[in-house]
Amino acid sequence: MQISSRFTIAIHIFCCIDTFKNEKITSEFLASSVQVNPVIIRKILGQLKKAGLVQVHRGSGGAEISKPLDKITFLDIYKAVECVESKGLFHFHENPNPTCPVGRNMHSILDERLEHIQQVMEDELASMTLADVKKDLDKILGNDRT
Amino acid sequence: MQISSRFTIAIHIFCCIDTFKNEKITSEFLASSVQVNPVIIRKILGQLKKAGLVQVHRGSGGAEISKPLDKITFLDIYKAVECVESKGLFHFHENPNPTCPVGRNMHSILDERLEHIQQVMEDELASMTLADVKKDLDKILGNDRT
DNA sequence: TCGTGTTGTAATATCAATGATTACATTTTT
DNA sequence: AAAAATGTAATCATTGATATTACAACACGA
Repeated sequence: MQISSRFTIAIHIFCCIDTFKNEKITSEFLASSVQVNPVIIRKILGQLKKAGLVQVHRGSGGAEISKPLDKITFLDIYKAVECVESKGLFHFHENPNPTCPVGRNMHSILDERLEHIQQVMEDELASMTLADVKKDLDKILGNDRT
Repeated sequence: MQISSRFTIAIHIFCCIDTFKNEKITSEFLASSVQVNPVIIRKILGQLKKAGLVQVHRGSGGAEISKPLDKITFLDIYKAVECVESKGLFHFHENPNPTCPVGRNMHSILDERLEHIQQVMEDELASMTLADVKKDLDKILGNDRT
């Protein structure tokens, strides 16, 4: 299975908030840039808020980013929006036969390797920050004035 | 979302076939070690066969591994059983608004980075072979005689 | 060649997660 | 009080995973 589009939508949201920081960023506005339902945006904003990455203003509306962009990594965002993340990247078949010498040892053979693969992926996610993507975006926007 | 248990089941299957290579390995036998339905085993064996990793004998029954264990990597198995793999690890929201300067550029900003993360994970999968896990299993079985 | 055991596969069913949508209570500001 | 937003619950459709039943196709031994 694929990692939920909540992840790329969240990055999109951050880019919008930072790019249009002079305007009021409502879920309606974000929904129109991402082209999804505003409720999806609100749910994701809620997860990002819970993770301490954004502040959302109830009633008056608007969202802001809580930290400098270079202090927010892809891993922070991934962990904020991937709800099942606690179960790990790999889905293990849970009940191998304990009376089979192979079945009863599958976990001890595989767990460490699978965790290592997950760790490598998360290290990679941790190495990328929103500042990196914003820099690329600004470069493009310089040549792409509307 | 998580990577399907087909992946760990497939590794389990290889371990069984190799460990019990003196016996006839039927889908029934494998199903009892993994503790899933035999049809699930047959489907996975079908995928592994299509990838050229095993041979399955129709009618008479039995399965064999097609290559030396150190020539079969986790990545080979992952690609064989992860049907959606062609779509990539990350699910992109497909229709960002082309009239928004941020929306219209999300793909060019993110694609390369997401592909890189996926590549790093696949490289890691490619670095592990069935020979590695079989070695660990044999070590355990030496101390775990039944 | 007939019977038995096995694989390949279709058809269904259940369950969980995603994403879309409607509705509305709550909150803030004017 | 009215207007504009957010937070959230409730539903729904769709998709993928896994389980299960059923059966045709196949291989081999008696």
